Amino acid sequence: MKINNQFYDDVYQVVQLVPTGRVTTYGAIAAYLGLKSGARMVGWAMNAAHSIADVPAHRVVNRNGVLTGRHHFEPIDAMQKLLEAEGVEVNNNQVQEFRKLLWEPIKEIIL
DNA sequence: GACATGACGGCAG
DNA sequence: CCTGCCGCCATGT
Repeated sequence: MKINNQFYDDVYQVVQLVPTGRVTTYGAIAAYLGLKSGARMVGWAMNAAHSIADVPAHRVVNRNGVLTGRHHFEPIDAMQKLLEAEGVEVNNNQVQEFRKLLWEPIKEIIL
């Protein structure tokens, strides 16, 4: 039985490729993997990643630049704190200059 | 095997 | 501009 763990592996890979001080979105990763509307799966993968690898999930936010996944961190403030520690300005769970800090693998990584 | 849920995204109202 | 609903794929019950 072959399970497409490749999907998860790719997600982790992409997230780990995100440069420090930059952020990416679930949709961007999903699009990069071919799942245009599979952003949910990316989030699911992140949930698994939380216990699997050293995936910097704190660099992954939703398309609005909001730290929607902070509730899965421990403590909840960890996500924002980690981002700020990397130079990402966060205010009220919203990444400042998100558009400028956004790192889209589909655009940055050229096959 | 079916139903419900989920760290999202897009579109309609 | 803000709110709400549907769609996508996978996992858990």
